[in-house]
Amino acid sequence: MSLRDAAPLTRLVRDEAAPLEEILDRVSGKWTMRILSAVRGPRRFTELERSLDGISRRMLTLTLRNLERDGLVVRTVYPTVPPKVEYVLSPMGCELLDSLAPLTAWAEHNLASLEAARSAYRVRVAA
Amino acid sequence: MSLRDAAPLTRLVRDEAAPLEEILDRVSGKWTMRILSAVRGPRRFTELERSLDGISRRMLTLTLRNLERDGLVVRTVYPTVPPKVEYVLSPMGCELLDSLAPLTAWAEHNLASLEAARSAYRVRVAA
DNA sequence: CGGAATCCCTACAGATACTG
DNA sequence: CAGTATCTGTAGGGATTCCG
Repeated sequence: MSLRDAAPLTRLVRDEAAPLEEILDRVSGKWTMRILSAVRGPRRFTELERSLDGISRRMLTLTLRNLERDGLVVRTVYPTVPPKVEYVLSPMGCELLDSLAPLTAWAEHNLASLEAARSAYRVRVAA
Repeated sequence: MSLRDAAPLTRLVRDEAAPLEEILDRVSGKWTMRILSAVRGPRRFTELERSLDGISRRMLTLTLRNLERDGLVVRTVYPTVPPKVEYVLSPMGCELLDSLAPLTAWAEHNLASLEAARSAYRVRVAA
């Protein structure tokens, strides 16, 4: 289970201005952002599984565990039969999501330019 | 060379609000952010290699290529002997870096809480 | 000086099957 | 319902060597 004990010792020994990279690493998983967006309101496991198109049970579990472990998502178990588990964004996770707004805006404004740059690059390389 | 032709066909077919994830994927490489920060001013290849502690020639080349290809970094070759190549942030790349400021702030303010959450989690799991 | 080519290892992630 | 267990593929990244 590589994702579970991913607490990288190397990280701790790294350079000064690392906090941004540290966060980017945590947030860069394939499903992390999608899940964070999905749990703005309380969601159940199966509910998430259905709303996140193409995710496997495994990845949903692992990603949720990491988010919970980092205190970005709160997991609540209702000891009923059948079991019921709810996930919801923590205040810290909410702030994180908010702090990504400018980046999202940049992404929306520049994705086209980015694609254009890539096409131009391909042409240049072909020459 | 997997990093070179990483233009993921799957990305294009994906869901609606993908631009953020698209950007996160591009920026999430181990060296990407460090390099972006390093080329705020014009830097030569060897200069970068020395300032980025622990990077291999290979990863420096590959990451710079991707950044150049996406139009985030401009590469200038001076046809002298010995050869001289300079890399510098493009305007678009500069805006990208700026849009990351809130996230950086969040990271600095919350890294401690994040570590705390992880410790608490370990304790809870042990029980 | 500024790369490109090659080999290799590991972590992320998918598919499938089983369980309290 | 909400997971866990196992097997496997693949791409990111490190180390090393060679080249214009």
